[in-house]
Amino acid sequence: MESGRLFFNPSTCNSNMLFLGNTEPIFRGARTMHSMEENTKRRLFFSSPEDLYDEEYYDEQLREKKRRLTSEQVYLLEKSFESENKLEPERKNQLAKKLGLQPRQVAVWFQNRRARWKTKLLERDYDLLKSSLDSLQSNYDSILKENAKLKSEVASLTEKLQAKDVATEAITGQKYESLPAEMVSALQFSVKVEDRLSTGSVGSTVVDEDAPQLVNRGDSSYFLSDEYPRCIGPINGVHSEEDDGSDDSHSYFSNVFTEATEQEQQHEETLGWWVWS
DNA sequence: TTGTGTTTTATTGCCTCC
DNA sequence: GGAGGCAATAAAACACAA
Repeated sequence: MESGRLFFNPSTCNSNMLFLGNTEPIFRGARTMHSMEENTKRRLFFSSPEDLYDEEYYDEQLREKKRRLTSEQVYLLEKSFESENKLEPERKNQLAKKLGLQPRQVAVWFQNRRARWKTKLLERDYDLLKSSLDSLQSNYDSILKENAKLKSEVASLTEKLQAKDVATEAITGQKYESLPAEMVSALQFSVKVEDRLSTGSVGSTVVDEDAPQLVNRGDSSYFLSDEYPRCIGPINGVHSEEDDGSDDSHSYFSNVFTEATEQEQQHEETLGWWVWS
């Protein structure tokens, strides 16, 4: 494509002035030109004074105001950029010779290419960060939901615990929270017995492995439990739900006590023995 | 054809390094 | 102080819709 052609007449104009084919001068330099004085301060397009008189150069390179590089030139420049994105003077000159370009053009191309590469890199980093942020946000939201769910569970359990405290007070005259750990174990034990008795599973062939096992010692029967090794109580000492007039089919403590953990037992050991007399 | 947005080529001014 | 890099920018070239 041949648009307004340029040629340069070094004998009649300053080095920053270029001419269109119809002799109308234009000024090289990106920004608006206000005067020749300003113009003369600008860096020369040509890398050396020799360039100014290189007619072949004008013929080949400057017939158009701004000519795009050919696809072959771009291809070779891209390949060169891939191997090394910085340009040593020697490589610059070699490339320029090979491509039929001015070394300055090669340098400019590399500079612009580095800028594009950097922009791409920034865009990629932005995308990565954004997806990472989205993922974190999603995780955070699900954690918030889980947190809310757990809070409501805690509230529900606290409510139940308060109800149990009322029942415990009725049995022992003490608040549940203030009971020593050994007593908690014993209450837990009693609840299991209560559950067993109320469900009629004593003597059944179907054995609840988690529940205290009934042992007949002749004069009296005992429950043995691995879970509550120190709690051995006679059956007649067990408080049943009929006694407290509860209309609930299970003990207030069942949920809590059946969840008795090793931690609790360790806690008891730390505190020392408490004998339930 | 023309208006508009994008890409490419090139310049300028500033900065750093040797 | 000169060479080279970079950010910002201009302007030509190009793409494309209306």
